[in-house]
Amino acid sequence: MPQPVRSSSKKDRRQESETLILAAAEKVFSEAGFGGATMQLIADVAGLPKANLHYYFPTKEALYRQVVQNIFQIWLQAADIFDAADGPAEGLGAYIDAKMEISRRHPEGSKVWATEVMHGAPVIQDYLETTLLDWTDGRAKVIERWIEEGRMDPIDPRHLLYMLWATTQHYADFGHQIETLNGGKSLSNAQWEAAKTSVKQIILRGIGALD
Amino acid sequence: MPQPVRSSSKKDRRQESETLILAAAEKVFSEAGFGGATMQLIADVAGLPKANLHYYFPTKEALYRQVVQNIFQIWLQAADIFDAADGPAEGLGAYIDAKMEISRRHPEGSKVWATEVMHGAPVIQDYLETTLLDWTDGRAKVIERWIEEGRMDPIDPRHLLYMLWATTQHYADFGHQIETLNGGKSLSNAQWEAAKTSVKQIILRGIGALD
DNA sequence: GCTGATCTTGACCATACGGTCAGGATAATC
DNA sequence: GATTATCCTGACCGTATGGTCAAGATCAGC
Repeated sequence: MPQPVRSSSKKDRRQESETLILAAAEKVFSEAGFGGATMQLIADVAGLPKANLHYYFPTKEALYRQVVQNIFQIWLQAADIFDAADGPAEGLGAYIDAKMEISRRHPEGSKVWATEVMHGAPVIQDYLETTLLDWTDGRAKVIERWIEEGRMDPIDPRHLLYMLWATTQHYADFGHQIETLNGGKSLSNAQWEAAKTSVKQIILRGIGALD
Repeated sequence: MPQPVRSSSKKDRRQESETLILAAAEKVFSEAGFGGATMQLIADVAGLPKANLHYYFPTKEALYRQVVQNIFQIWLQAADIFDAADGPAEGLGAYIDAKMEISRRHPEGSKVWATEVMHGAPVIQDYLETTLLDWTDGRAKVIERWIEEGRMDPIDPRHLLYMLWATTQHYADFGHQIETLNGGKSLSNAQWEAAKTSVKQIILRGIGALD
């Protein structure tokens, strides 16, 4: 029995435990959904007794809420690339790359987010109505400017954004299906590159940003 | 209190009850996931006592399995249009229309399917490995032929299919998010048409099938 | 209207779950 | 090394859930 390593100072311990629990929770929630996940299983994955979870997070819902909020932050962060861009080919291309990378490195988070939204966003509805709405309006304006400047075809910005989200997140949310259709093997580096290239080519060409 | 109508003959009764239960189950599963759904709630939605559900479906899992299988049938059915087509613009355009229509009319089914796959397809893994794999291979061949005939750009057929699925199903799976970003109102007829048009335009143009 | 098969259901059961708590361990501060 | 605040955890509890069952209702066929 190896002793659990506790190399942290007093100050960090709370955060360290919370991070450990949140990682375990994200994994379990993504695999079983909120209803299917159990605090006992999360505790087992984290390697802690169940009661310890309730010390840091009073309820299952509080833990879940924190998981979803963390995911939302990553989600928004990918937009920074969008803003810094000069035109649609560069900006949207970089955004697609960033979101594909998130789907690859952080698929659990994407799944939790997807499940939450599919079930009517009971926990993060307020985020959708405020932060996400503002974010979307802002990007839509950028896209509209690109259209006015003649740098891409006149496309409804909303539907373009939905398409970007749908396509990139599909590689995380439906990763299991893709893997099965890939002979049971997860995508290789080359296949991930091909995916990114295909998505970028179709969308950027489809909106007339590559001519 | 209105009397429950029982206009059926003996022969139909079983099927009628099963259909009623399956409809309720699809709704509840789509809103709460497998783990979050309860047999009691499904029974309430169906307007039947819980014990009656267990007469027709021995376990919650058997009921769920039947729901998912029914959805899978609808999923595959949309492919008929694909086959009858002459070229990519016609075939893929009709396929997009068909899948968008399913997303609009049958969003619950899409959500159940998505959740099932996201959780690793514990119930329908065999379908993925057999029926879906065959289906995908078949369509990929059709797309490859179109490419050889010079009727569209050389795109990896798999990634194109993933994009079609992702984009069209997004309008069902993330319908709540779209609705919220639409000011809390569900998409109007005109907006649905705009969605279909945008998706078709971007994809068909993006693969070089519209020039 | 009797019979047998199918259907219906209220009451019940075992289990598993989220959450609580009291008491003990740990470690920083003086 | 005494004090104090924080952290840890085994044992426990009330509840809700999936599932069972036996007794009754319904109805086609005769």
